[in-house]
Amino acid sequence: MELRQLEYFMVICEELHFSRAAEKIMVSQPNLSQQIKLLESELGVPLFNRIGKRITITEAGNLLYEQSKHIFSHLKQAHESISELKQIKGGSLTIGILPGDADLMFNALLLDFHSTYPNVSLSLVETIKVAEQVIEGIIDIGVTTSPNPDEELYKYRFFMKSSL
Amino acid sequence: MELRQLEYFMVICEELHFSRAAEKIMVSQPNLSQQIKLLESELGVPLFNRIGKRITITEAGNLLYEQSKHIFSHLKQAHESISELKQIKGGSLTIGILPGDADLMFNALLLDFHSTYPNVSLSLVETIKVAEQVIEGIIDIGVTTSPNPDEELYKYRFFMKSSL
DNA sequence: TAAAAATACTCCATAGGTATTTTAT
DNA sequence: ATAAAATACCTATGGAGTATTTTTA
Repeated sequence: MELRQLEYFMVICEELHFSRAAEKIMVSQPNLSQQIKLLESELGVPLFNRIGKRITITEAGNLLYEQSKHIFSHLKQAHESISELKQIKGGSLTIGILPGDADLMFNALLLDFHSTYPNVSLSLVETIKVAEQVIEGIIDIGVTTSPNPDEELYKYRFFMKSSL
Repeated sequence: MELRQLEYFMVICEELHFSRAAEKIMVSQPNLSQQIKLLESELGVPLFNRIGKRITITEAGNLLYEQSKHIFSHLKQAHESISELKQIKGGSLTIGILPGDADLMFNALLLDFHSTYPNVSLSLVETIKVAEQVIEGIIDIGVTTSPNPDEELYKYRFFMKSSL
């Protein structure tokens, strides 16, 4: 059984009309018919009585409809409480980075982070004293290249205070 | 979001171990990882903290876990009440059919019907007076070939009393 | 170095679409 | 004659597997 099938099923329960339901959920009518058929054969019971053009819900259909309503309300609850949680998560983060390197790689990351945690206010500062400023607490996270000459390539290094 | 994903998610919550969970639900570990990743990106929030090998549930994960338990209990409830309904549906049905034609096409149909409605007791009688016995009420449903000579082929005909 | 999760890729099952047929007003 | 559901068939997305890499205890 699939959530999608239950979703389709519920709309048909409300419309009592396959074509209208299909239109409402922006899906083709044959697809609806097929998904309901799959659901019915999985449960081993018809969910609708097809009396010519008229459609009525069977006893089994009613039982499923009741539980489906509960299921989707719990799903909604999960979504809501999680996005509430995301809103709450806030604070601020100051990131220090060497001049010049900034935009190249970080914009995408920061935008992504921001969409997940919109309540975290981000500031990006360019500085040459990355490591020092981390230690002094001026910035929360520092990104710089490795000054170590025996590495074959310059590598990015991340610094942050252990309290984070 | 898919029920399957929630199912996987719940097992991981209980095992706190991807590989063990994968083994338990007979699915490959990479598949589990991927499905959880999809779920996380759909919700825009991590569900587990991966601290090296250790795995812990995030706050968001807990919220989802609670709702998931409800969801699956409603699903179970639906299944149970429907199969209870199937058991209740009972009665008896006597089917009359021309001698010889019986086994060929009907066994499969009857077995299928019986698995859906095990409480309906079925009897199959072979008789040459199909239509008459339907009218007399000796049998509930009659199946015979058409005696009509101007049809290009002999066709099956079904008779039943209108009270059924 | 051993054990676990993540990544890369490949494949196939099936959800979903279009076209058509069947059936009942 | 029309409107609605079912059926047939095809395509393409994504779920699931194997092999591999990365990571940390």
